Amino acid sequence: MEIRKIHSWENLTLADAKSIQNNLARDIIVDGVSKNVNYIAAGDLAFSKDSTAFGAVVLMTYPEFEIVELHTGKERVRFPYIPGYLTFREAPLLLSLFEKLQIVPDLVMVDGQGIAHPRKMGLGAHIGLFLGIPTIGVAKSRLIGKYDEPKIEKGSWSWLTHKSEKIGMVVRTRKNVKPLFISPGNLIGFESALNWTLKCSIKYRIPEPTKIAHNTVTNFKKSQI
DNA sequence: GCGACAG
DNA sequence: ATCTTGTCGC
Repeated sequence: MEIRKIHSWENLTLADAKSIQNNLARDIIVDGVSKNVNYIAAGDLAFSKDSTAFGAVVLMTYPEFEIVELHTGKERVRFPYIPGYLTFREAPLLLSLFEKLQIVPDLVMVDGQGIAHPRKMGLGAHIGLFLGIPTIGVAKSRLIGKYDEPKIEKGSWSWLTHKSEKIGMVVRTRKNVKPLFISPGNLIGFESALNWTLKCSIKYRIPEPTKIAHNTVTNFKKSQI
């Protein structure tokens, strides 16, 4: 699929990165319902001590969740992990893998925050701008925001707010497991982001596409060492 | 100044 | 994220 190269990833200082996030935040569209979803994609990365980043992107059918495409790749780590700047560490490799997709997905799930970010530009939102299709940020823990613990039943959720503004949802995808932190990335609304996350949460706490991408990159990393 | 802090 | 075995609970 085509990737919009909105800006360069080369030689960026933290100040450059922050400036990019502030500028791009204005282009994010938090709206859309995502009907007629036939293909869902997701990606994930793994790292090794020698500063190598491994990545995997998977494309599955909905609602069967059959794997149609699987792409893996690796590169040298180019940016450290700094809370709030995860994009600059993970997006380059992820985008190069999404670019290999022959089929354009109708929905993309990203491992990280969407707009639930200090500058409303988490990894999910940032990648959503480069892909130009509905993207959801699915994080396993909180970056910013306050919330009430959702009830233990599957499907129960509560709002994630920051400065009295709704920035995402805290969702229990299975009974008695730690909740997930969902927020719109780009071109999708809160309700749709929540609904699709639950529709994709079948066997595990993590949505099917993301889980498959995670397993794939874990195995790929093992095979490369 | 102090604590928090996606992966 | 990574390292790392067994083990407690639904």
